[in-house]
Amino acid sequence: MGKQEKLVKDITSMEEDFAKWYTDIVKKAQLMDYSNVRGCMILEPYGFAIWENIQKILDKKFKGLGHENVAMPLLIPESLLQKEKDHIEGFAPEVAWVTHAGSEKLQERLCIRPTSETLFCEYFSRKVHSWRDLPKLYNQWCSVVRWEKTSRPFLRSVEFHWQEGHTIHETQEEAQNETMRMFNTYADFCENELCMPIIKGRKTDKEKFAGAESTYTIEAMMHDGKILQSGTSHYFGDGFCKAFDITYQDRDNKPSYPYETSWGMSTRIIGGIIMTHGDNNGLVLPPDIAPIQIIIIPISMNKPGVLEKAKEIYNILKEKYRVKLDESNQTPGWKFSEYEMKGVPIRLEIGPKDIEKGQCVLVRRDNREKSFAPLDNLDNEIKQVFIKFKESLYEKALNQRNSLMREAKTKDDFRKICSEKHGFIRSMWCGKEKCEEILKEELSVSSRCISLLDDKISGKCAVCGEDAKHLVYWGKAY
RNA sequence: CGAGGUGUAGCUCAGUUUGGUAGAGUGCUUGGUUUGGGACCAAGAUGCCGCAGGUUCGAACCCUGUCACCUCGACCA
Repeated sequence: MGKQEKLVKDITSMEEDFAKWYTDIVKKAQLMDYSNVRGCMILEPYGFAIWENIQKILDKKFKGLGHENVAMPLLIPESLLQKEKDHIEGFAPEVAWVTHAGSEKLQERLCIRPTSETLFCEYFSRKVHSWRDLPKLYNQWCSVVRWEKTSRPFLRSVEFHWQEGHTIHETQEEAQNETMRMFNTYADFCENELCMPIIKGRKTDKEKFAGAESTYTIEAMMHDGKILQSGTSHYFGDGFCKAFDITYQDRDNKPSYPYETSWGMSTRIIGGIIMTHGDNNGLVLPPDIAPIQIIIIPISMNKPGVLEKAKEIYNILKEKYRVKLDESNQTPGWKFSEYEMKGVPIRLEIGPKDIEKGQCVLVRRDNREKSFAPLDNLDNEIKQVFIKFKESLYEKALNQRNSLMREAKTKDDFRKICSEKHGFIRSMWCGKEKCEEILKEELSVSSRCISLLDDKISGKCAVCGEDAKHLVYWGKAY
């Protein structure tokens, strides 16, 4: 194991310093680099490839549900941003402004979009006239700017890439269903493709999106017990429509306000993947989004037939998988470590001994479990390994989350839990913002979400002792 | 925005206490030998010591300012 120590020399171990482990790993795996603008990051090819795979999967899901992609402008006139009061109040502190064009001062300054609700609303106000124009189901892939004071790779940056869906509907019910439909789309994506167990819920008024009537969220626990908001879906009611004067003639020939939703997932989820599955040897990427799913490493390349066989396997596998053959001059040991660090799910070794037996070696990234796969049944073996790989990624993350899940009945419980390592904290809550603030101020935990299954609850608020209205998941947030 | 820390070769860092003109490991280039868990030999290239002022005969080192990054808070989609 002496050589393993050499590998991790440059990477701090998770147990020693999780935050440092994280930044070491994103740089070492060449996912991103810092740029010249404070808080802005460069997505390097390997990191961007992960995002592209996420895009492909989500885009397909969205289109399958009837959404169309559009591209809104980057700039928003100040007057437009001002229209919805809660919205501007929420975003004003962190918007960047364009004030000049060349040397001339602009008559009205333009903000770089922090999110595009206002642009969509303005557009809808001109396009929606009749109930026959509804619904409109739009999405855009873009980047937005929020001038955050601190930044961390993927988790928080001044500019970040995301998708934002914006829809507009005839009825409240239809819009609410859309909100839930996209909420569930995100949840399924996290659990099925990213192998990340998540908690689904609704944000408290304190934590919900600026301008939304309700915000639904998926929350995931990271290795260090902190909680990452991983995707949100908002129901706007008719608030924005009223602010932007979006009206249409309804089926009864009366003027009516439509109802809106928006929903988004960002490159932040890449940080979530890293902090959910990664280990001290580097990244561990779920196969569905891994830029390289299988790395082929020829052993004793100079022996006759080895490289030829490796290329033959490569050519077959590339039809179905994202596969790479590393025929560089590095030693096998070096390659093993390199691709482990990069999180490649399966390593395929092929050497003289294997060729004799008509097989190759498959090694799983997560537990280094080896299996011998006959070359004439390779595709099937790989499929099986991927299935098992994904199952154990999910199971491992779930076990970890459950082992750090805590229950608080009183404030003393909260105090005790917060003094040691913990993940989600479940407790009853009266619904008053004051109790939320007390926990935030005294113990730095915030409400992550209100359980969706809290209709029939009974009990007392863990903070004030009054009758509880909700079951809430709390935690230290990223 | 508050507290603390770090900026020296592509990367990880030593050198700063006590000022004298640039170092190690790794990586990189070339050639050769190697290859089942980070191989070896030989020859090479690589620096405005974050940036700007100041002190000094002389500054990576001392002083002032500034910028960036990291950590913990505060703030926050």
